[in-house]
Amino acid sequence: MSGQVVTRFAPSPTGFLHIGGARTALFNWLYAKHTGGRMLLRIEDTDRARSSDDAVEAIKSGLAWMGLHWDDDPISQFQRADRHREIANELLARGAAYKCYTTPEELEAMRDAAREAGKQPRYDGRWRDRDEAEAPEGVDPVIRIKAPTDGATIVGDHVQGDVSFPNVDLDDFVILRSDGTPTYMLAVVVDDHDMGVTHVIRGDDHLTNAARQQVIYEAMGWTVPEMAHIPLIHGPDGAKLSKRHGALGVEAYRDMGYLPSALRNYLARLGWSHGDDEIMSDAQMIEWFNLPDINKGAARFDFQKLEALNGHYMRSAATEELIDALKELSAQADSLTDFGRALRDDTLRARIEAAIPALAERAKTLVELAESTGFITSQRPIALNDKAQQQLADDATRARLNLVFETLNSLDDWTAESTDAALRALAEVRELKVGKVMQPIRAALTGGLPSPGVIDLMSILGREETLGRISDALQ
RNA sequence: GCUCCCAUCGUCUAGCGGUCUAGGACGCCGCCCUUUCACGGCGGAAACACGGGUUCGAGUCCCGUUGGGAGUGCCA
Repeated sequence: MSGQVVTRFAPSPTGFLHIGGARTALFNWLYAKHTGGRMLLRIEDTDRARSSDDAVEAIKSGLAWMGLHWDDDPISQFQRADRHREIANELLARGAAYKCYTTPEELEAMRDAAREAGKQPRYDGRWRDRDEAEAPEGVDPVIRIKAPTDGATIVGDHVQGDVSFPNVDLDDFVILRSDGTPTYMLAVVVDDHDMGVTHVIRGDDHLTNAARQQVIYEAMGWTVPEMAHIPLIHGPDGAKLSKRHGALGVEAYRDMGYLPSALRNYLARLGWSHGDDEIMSDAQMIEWFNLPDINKGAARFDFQKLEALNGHYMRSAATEELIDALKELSAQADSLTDFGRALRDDTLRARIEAAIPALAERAKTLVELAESTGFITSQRPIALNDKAQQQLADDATRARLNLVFETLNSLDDWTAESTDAALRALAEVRELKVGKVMQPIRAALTGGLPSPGVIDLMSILGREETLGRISDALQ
């Protein structure tokens, strides 16, 4: 076991597994696989108020969906509080830490003063050398680490290089709260050490924490693990990834119809590269992944590139794989319940399966693929209702439309060829003047409930784009 | 404010002092294939943030400016 690489993914269970976390997990996973090591999962649930079991489950299922499997049982940081306390007390016994009786109010005043003086807000160490006998009544102390006061702490990082932090800016931070619970800073160090973690790969928002954590490692005489602080993912506008952009849970990406394989490929390529390679199998990524090839700058999330990649993986997927993914998706996504019902109908399912090779070629996501089967799953025969017929601008257009519907209705053998024929027929509709096609639909909508045929025409004509134009026209 | 990090086409990136009149991918434009749309093929527009150094030689090294970002908690 000596010499084996151990990485870990350590999310806090305050919500779903967001896309940035998924990439951090991916990098940890790739590195562990690359070196023949292991990736552990640790749930950082020391903040009881913000942690939830649901979030733990969401993270686990998110990782599972992503295809990132951890080794051993997940570790709950909260459950290791006794051990963290033990180390805090040992630090105390060693004289490397001390009790501090400063009240929150005092602390706040201290920070404000420092800020006004243009200094880094930090604890001034007033209890560092003070006699405990002077402790005020009724104040539960916290335990603070004795950080070095001069010189610099250098974090040797595989991505960022040697990063030097002036020790004057490293204050005596709290390692054990007044209620006896450990802080994150202590817990991470103790857990990483006890778990035998050799490589810490995490977001570069933790870079400054690394310096603080190093103080604890040194105080305990423990070996500091190798560090790799990977750049964060930004939104399309360059700002920090927010919900507006794509800081969504991975299940949101699943619901948008992306394949895990495409997401892995895309995420791996965001901030890491192997020459000009763009499309990489898991095996290739594992073989090629390495810490020195990780970029230092933040990368923006680009849905278009993800879509392109997803299209590629959909085209190269077998029909059964697509059907399985579609089944899973329709069970999860509300908008696809009708499609899910169709999949459970043997006849329709057979037709869908037959059409998938032709359809998958023109879909970027599973959702698009599901929606493009509308002309298969809708009621037959397809026709315009009487009112819509009357509203058609001219006989030629009406004749043309009806011809299209006839073509569609006559197709009952859904092979790749017949699907192509159907799609060609649909294109006939698309070529018609938009206004002419819209009028009957509009009439149908304003004149009462649209007939099945009209609904179908809407689904045929094109999804969001057309529906958007219809709703615009209705206003 | 202070500390730290970053900086090549719109975006993701290749580039580790000369082979860079800067390569690939997504997106965009054009052509071809095609009785639609795609897929595929071919071609095109598009970048070394700025200013100083170092060097025979700088996208590549150093400094500064500007612009982004992160941290600055008894959160993680």
